[in-house]
Amino acid sequence: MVPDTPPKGQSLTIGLLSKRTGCKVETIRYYERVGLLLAPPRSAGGHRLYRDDDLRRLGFIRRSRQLGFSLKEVRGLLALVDSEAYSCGQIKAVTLDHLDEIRRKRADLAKLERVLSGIAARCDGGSRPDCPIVEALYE
Amino acid sequence: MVPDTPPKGQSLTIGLLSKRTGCKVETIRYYERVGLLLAPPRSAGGHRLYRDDDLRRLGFIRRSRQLGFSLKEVRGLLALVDSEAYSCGQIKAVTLDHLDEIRRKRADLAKLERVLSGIAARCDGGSRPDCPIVEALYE
DNA sequence: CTCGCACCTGTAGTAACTACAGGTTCAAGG
DNA sequence: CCTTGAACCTGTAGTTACTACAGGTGCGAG
Repeated sequence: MVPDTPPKGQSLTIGLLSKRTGCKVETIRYYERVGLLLAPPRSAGGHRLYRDDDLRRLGFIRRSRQLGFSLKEVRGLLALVDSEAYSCGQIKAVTLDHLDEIRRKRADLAKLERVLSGIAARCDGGSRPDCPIVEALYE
Repeated sequence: MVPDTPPKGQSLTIGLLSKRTGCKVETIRYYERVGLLLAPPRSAGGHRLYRDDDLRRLGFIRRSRQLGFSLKEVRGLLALVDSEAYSCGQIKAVTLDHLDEIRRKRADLAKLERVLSGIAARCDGGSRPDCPIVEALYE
């Protein structure tokens, strides 16, 4: 009889986990420190040993971050996912809030771009010292 | 004979400077600490006393910040303005770089919004537990 | 058995402020 | 003249999400 401990993917070192997820080693340790990842078991010498669950969870965190969720929001999402019974509606609410924030930021940047390019257009980039951009910045 | 020291606007307290510029008192002190504002003369008791020059300079900083320039960029702009002979071209170059950055950020946010709203659309927000958003975040 | 890379902990640095704590000065009112 | 109380002072710590050391140990290959 072979033991029914998992046949492979049993223990990833932090370096391997890093390679598989694209997340830096320091960042993984950081996520552990701030409670996004559970502290994994250690080898006899104290090295962290991860399993596929951790790979999956770290992937979730990373993808969420790539989509612009803050760590606080990620924490919220994970809390939902970790709970026995989360609902689609709760997840969607967090997502829609985040989308609103992205839209707001985008609008802010659009306005910035409009104002700034308007100002920049008044300047011909010559070498004379009285620059309309500088005047505009002094208001 | 009246002395020819400036008739008014001579000495603003930091609180007044704050009100006139909309910049918080702590921020003004911070700008001094990091070298954007020169340390002003002090009253006998140690209070900062500003003049209209400082008002003007702080206004410049604030306006630049509102337009999204980083403090580093503001430092660069001020260095140019402070120098005897800055040219319009130099100022414009900084401005155009900044505009490029704004456009890049805007494009990034646009992409984020597209991806995220695509994901959100797959979720009907119901109460069942298997959420397409969560699946997407796990990739 | 040894070599060198990967791992460990803990601390400090990044951007641009903001928010105290604990103490002093100033101006106006009594 | 004296007393309030608001405004000022300094210095330090907190915020976000990591990143980068320094100084030391474990581990696997040859």
